[in-house]
Amino acid sequence: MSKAKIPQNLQTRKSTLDEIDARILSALNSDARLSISELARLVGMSPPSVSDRIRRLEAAGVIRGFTVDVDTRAIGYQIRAIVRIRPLPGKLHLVERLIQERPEFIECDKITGDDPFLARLAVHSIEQMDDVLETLSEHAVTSTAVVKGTSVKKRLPPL
Amino acid sequence: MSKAKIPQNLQTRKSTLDEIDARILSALNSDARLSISELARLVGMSPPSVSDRIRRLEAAGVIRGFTVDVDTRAIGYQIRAIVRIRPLPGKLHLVERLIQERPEFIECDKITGDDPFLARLAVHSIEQMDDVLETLSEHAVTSTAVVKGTSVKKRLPPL
DNA sequence: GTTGAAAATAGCACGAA
DNA sequence: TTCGTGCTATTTTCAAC
Repeated sequence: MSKAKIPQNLQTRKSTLDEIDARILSALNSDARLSISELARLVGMSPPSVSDRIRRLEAAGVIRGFTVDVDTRAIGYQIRAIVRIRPLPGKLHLVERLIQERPEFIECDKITGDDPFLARLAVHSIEQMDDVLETLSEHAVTSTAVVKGTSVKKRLPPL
Repeated sequence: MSKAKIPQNLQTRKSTLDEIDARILSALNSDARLSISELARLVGMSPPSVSDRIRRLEAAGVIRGFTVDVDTRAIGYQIRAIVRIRPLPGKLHLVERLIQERPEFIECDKITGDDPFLARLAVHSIEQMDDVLETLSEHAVTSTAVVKGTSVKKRLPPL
């Protein structure tokens, strides 16, 4: 008689990165356009293996995609700001839609606490910032903080 | 007499993207690993031109780099949180250093307002979150909001 | 910006551990 | 399963226009 196949816990399989996966992720995090061959050299493997691993990381949901890091100031958006947004009673979904429809909001999280939304804004000028906030003013209370600089650039937690 | 050469404003030159640059940036934003040839097809140009444009966008500081979008939850960091941090008098720089040294802080902006820092945290558990905040507790006042979800995924403002 | 040729690379099928 | 090798098609890069 043959032994029955025991399926591994999905969560565990997905979230377990070995040393090599970690090196690949970290290299891709520094430069997502590295060629497969260069990655292969960096981690000491053959190109097809690296290619496979990347595909697996994507399939497991670890890699959500590859993107370009654009400096918004270099394209004319001189001001970045963080906006805490507290919709008036009954206006939660309306406000969420308004945020999504305003392309100056370049990021928005739903969070716990008094203010349900925390959004990031990129604008050309104070006037434009005011204009954006104005569209929310009858439906939500906002508090805005201008970004002066960066202490920690977006990075990966320890792998 | 010949007309004198009038140098263009640097700022203007750098920040002015034409239609094609915009298409390239937007395509790279969706998938930073698109091949040059594929990009060339998308924008209707030859590969060397596209290659040049990307190099120029990097040189101009518009493109800061290419990175991978990793789902922190898929690698075991089940909790993300936003932390507002107000250092006690005289402890601004100490606190900034503490934030930078803690790899669980995966992002931190310096902002205007009562709380000088706004940081993003990724942790495995509430216990780990508490541990991280504990390291700041004697030097700063913090308020923490857990991220429940995303209303707007990171996106580019209009080009 | 384009073209064309040389070098590097990616993708695939296959076999090995 | 996961990894490596060898082949072919594609891609990148550089020079010249």
